[in-house]
Formats: sequence, C-alpha cells, structure tokens
Amino acid sequence: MELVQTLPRCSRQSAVRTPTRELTRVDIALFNGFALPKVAAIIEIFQKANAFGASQQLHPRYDVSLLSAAGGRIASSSSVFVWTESVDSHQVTDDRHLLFIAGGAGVPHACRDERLSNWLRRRHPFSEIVHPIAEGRLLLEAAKLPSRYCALLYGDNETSDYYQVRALSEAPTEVATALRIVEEDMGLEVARHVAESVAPQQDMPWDMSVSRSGTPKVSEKIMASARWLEENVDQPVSIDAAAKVAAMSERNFLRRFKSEIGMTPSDYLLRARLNMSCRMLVESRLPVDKIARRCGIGSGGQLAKLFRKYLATTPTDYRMGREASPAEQA
DNA sequence: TCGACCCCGAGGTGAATGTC
DNA sequence: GACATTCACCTCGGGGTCGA
Repeated sequence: MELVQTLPRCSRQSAVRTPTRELTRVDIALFNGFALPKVAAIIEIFQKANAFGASQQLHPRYDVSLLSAAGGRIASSSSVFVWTESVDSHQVTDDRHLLFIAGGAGVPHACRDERLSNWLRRRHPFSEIVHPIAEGRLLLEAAKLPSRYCALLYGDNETSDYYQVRALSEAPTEVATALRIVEEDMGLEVARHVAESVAPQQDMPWDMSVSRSGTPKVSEKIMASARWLEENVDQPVSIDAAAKVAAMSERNFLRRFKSEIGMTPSDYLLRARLNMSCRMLVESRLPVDKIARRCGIGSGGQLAKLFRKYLATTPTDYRMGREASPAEQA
C-alpha cells in the first residue's frame, strides 16, 4: 500500500505551521539497525546550510535532532553508534517541523515498537514534511500514516534535474527533499552550494546509481533489486538474496539485470562499495582495514586488491592523493 | 520468457610479509 | 605493535546451452 500526501508547497504558507521565528526543526527518527549513509547525507545538508548561513552572519536556520523510542545509544547497520534523544522527551514547539524516518535492516523490528508508532502518530500532524527513507515507509505504514513529501519536487521547475528528482510516479529522494527545503528557505544559490559540497558522486570514481538516474528501460523489479543492493553495500549480500528481492530465479535475475543495467549485480554492488570506501577514505581517518569491513569488502587486503585493479593505486595512496589535491575534488 | 545444469574464472578469505 | 600489501587456495558468480 502506497501512502502518499503532498502539500501545495513546502513553503511558509503551510496551514500546518505558524512560525514565530525563522527556525526549522528537523527530526530524524532512528532505531537499532538503521542505515547510516542517507541519514548522514541529510544531516550534512542542513549542517552545510547552517555553516553557509553563519558565513553570511545569519543565525542557524536548522536544528537537527536524532530521536529514538528510548533515547540513548543507537547502532546503525554498519555498527556505527549515534546518541539519540528519547521521543518522549522531545517536545513539539511552534517552530516549523520536518520529519525524516530512517530506513535499514532494523525496520521490521522497529515496526513492532509501539512507543515509536505512537510518537509518529502524535508528531505526524505537526510535521510539514514527513519523509520516510527507503524501508522507513514501512514504519509509517505500520502506524497507518501517509508520507507527506514536498510537493514542489513533483513540479516541472528548472532545478528538478539538479536534484536528480525521480519520475513523477515515484517519491523524491531524501537528499532532493532536503535540498529543496534549503532552496525554499535560503535560495537556489545556497542550495546549489550545499549540493555541490555534499554530493558524493561527484567526488567518486563512478556514478552508477540506477535508482538515482532513473534509467527508463529498467523494469521496476530490477530497479528495486538495484536499490536494495545500494542500501546494503555494508552488509554481506548474496546474488540469491538480490534475486529474491526481484522475485526471480537467480539465473533469470542475472540475465535481466545485466541486459537492463549493463553490468552484473556483483559488479554493481562492487562499484557501490568502492564508492563508499573512497568516500570514507577521504572523509575519515579510519584505517583501511576498518573501512573495508564497514563497506562490505572483507578486509584491507581485498580493498587494496580492488583499488589496484580498478584505480591503479592503493587505498593509502588514494587517500593521500585526495588530501594533497583538494581542488580536484570540486 | 524462464528455469536448470555445467564449467570456468574472478573474487573472497586468511596467512605471510613488509613498512612505519 | 599496528597497519598495509601480497599471495595462495577455495568458493561462488556468471556465461553458455538446452528444454519446458
């Protein structure tokens, strides 16, 4: 069941909100086993927008809160821990509220969490945007609530391509929603500035995401399996499991995936993992072995082997090269 | 169009070695 | 001692083919 609502505009004229000052509260609902990358992308977008505002002598525009049913320490699916506020201690204010709901392997368990469901029901009427990330929509469905996307994302405005907005029949990506909100609040130039500073694909060796590019000839089943592969880059993934997502036999899945996407599922997964490891090499100081394990690439040795094959370098050389020439990353 | 079977090679795993 | 890289061996993914 697809539960989707759209407001006329994600603008200040919303009937839901009567702000007393220019602050937007961005609540992100988490649970054990949530998928970290997309949550991190949202946080980064609003943080960059605040930082840009600060450089213009403006007050912080966005207040991002990480929330969970009980509060405290929450583990992502990649075993990275974050500290959260309890939903019960988090009060609704008369500021503008946006709600993002994480996806990830922990969703089925979170769907059975009455405390989280009840809070979603209480918070839903006060949130201008209610945007589930991937499997996060199952949490909304479990609470019998509709999604509430930013309607402007469905319009044919000139910046749709810039945010990689999907077809009209699909929900916008969480990144597109966050960027659109920044554009609404702070203007197109700021949104572009933020998009350019956070866009991982522009820095990475490959941009191969089918789910973002919306390749027209790709069937929904194959698209779903490709998305599933992208969302599970940090997990041990078998082709058989991916075939089950597409509701096909393993052999047929391999054949269809390659003919529609142009590469094998394992190649697709490998590229996604390499992109993630490249990003972590540049943005963190974690040792190569830990990065490899967190990206689903067994060991540092395996990562070195892949870097030698695909990039003709080693992970440490790649990291040093990116640090030595930051201008090339722009 | 899809499933089943078989074979080959690429990739994963863990140990060994090198470097700092 | 920690981390990075190489190497050897084994597993499994992908291609070819055929039949339903």
